[in-house]
Amino acid sequence: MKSEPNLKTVAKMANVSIATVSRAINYPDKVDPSTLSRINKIIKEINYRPNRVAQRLRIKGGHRKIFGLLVPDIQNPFYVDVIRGVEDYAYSRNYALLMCNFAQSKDKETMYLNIMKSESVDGMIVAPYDEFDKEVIDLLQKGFPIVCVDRGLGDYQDVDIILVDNEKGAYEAVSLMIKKGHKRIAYIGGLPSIPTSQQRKDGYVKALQKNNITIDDSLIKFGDSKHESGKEIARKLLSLKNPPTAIFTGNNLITLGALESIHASGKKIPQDVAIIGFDDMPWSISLNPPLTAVRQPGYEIGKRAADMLYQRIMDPDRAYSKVMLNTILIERNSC
Amino acid sequence: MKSEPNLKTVAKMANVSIATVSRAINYPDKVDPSTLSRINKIIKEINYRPNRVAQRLRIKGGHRKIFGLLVPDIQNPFYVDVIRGVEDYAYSRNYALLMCNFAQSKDKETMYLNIMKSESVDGMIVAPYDEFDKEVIDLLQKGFPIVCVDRGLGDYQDVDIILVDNEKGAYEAVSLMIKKGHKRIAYIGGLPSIPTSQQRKDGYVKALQKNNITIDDSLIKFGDSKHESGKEIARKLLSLKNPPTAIFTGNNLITLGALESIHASGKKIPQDVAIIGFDDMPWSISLNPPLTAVRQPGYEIGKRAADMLYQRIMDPDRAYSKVMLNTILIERNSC
DNA sequence: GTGAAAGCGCTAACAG
DNA sequence: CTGTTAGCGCTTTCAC
Repeated sequence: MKSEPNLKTVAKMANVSIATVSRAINYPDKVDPSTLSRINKIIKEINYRPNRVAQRLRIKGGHRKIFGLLVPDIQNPFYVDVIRGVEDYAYSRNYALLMCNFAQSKDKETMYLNIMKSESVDGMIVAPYDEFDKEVIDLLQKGFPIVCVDRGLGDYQDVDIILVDNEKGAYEAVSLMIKKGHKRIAYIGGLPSIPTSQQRKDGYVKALQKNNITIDDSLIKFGDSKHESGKEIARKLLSLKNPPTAIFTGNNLITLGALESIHASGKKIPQDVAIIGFDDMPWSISLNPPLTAVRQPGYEIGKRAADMLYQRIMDPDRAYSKVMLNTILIERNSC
Repeated sequence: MKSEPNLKTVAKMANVSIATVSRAINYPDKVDPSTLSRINKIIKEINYRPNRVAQRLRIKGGHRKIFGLLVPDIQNPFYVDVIRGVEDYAYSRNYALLMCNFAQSKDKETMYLNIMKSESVDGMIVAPYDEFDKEVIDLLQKGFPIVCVDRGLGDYQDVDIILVDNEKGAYEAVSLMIKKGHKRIAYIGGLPSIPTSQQRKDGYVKALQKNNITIDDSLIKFGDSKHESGKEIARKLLSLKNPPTAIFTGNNLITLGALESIHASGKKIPQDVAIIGFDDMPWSISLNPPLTAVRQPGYEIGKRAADMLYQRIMDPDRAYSKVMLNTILIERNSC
């Protein structure tokens, strides 16, 4: 690979100093028009592009007005809502937003954490991989501005965080099912390693216990937060000799998968089997029948997280805040 | 945020030179064990991490192994598919992916183009704002590796590009409607400034002309690619004194909006009004009734675009390629 | 085994 | 307007 031309190359060819070339690029109006055009011609001719690594090394300090955002799954509309919230806030403050999807992979998360840091974002919003996310905690301890959303950091308290009351949301949903007369209620959660999967299960269990319904472990399943696993698990559940009469699905994509299996089984919703999904979706109302769902205020979460991040960047010493938002149970016709 | 510790910080604390610290990190066996352990302890203590920017500058090395991706609308599942395709490819090549959503805003696009460039991604994949996207063309002319997806660059030919045959896809969809007996067919497109909105309209017009159906301009509408505008336009269309018997919607979100209005109007699909959407969606099959849709191979587009980009980065002088993929008309029950 | 010093390519004072 | 120069944080000879 041919060696890249640099400032010196251009400077030599144009018979000027490297400083002038640098200026021609960064402050065109600060150089003589004729020099400028000569330099520009050469730049185009040899296809010179400034080495951005060097630029970055040189320009240090001060805010770059860029937020970073790390989401676990971009296919999940909930996170898309969060993204939009962050975007809108960022834009209103004149910040740009760089985002990465780590697709529920710890390795990718670590990789992106590093990249974002070294790409020198001013701070970032992240939905940590799990409660023991060492990399995130490390960054936090170093004083890097981070706001956690959707997932906490276990016992580690020195962090701004915003999440929803998953347990309560699940509790309300399952309580509704019980109220409608269901006793055999299944739960299909996302990845078991994800805190929210567990919290929603806890809510499910509590609702059952509160109503003196025996917990049947064969009705509690975890998938991998993907469409396929929801479909597969629901299929198995429905073909049990004593199948559930209601299914509470722990995330968006799983809901969709479960729906597909229910349709394929020929069972009618909600007569034969009821379903409530955790996470409402834009198209829930257009489903057949319209889906009863637990809505998380994703957009608001994003917006507030971005605001927290902004505040932290502006004042690194402020007290940490922890916000918990409530979900809303939206009753339609699937339960 | 406290300033990052650097080699000097560690060196001072360990009472050695920065060279030794550097060696301790890169060639541990080349330093005295006792010095090594002392240095390591300090590194851990103050949580020192080498500055990657500086490392990169020093280590003559070309690529950073980061792709950039600029999408116009992250709420549109089509782009999410594209993103996934790019991600998968990138990861398979050990590249990271930084993405930005410019939300159909020219200003944001320009901003992100600049940031990505200055964040020194090795190259980027972008769905340009429109066919006259000066910023993208500029970058291209400067030799920056860029692959365009979904939208072309007008007459500018020196670019790798991959898109779908929108006109043909629309033509097929509208032809199906005509075959089913519809004569009053409406088209609701996205932002008129977006090339695909026009191409889909062209396909719609051609199908009508081919079948000797008079074009009725009052049935051709453009929105802003958002859910709300689809809803609003469909509502107006349906309340016409001579309403359309079929609606062809030009993008995902508009389809959803139109669906909502159709449901609200009490009309039955497909008896009272048929609908075909451009862009299939993961949940199309779960809609009421299942939606007939024109599917764009988003994931494949993303994958191939990423491959094109990779090839271009590896060999900047290779010939430009232009790929056009076909859509697939998926017949379900809404038409 | 360790330190001093030379840059990597660039920007930003500071002089002229 | 333009050139000189001092680093940004790091790796790597080359001495000692």
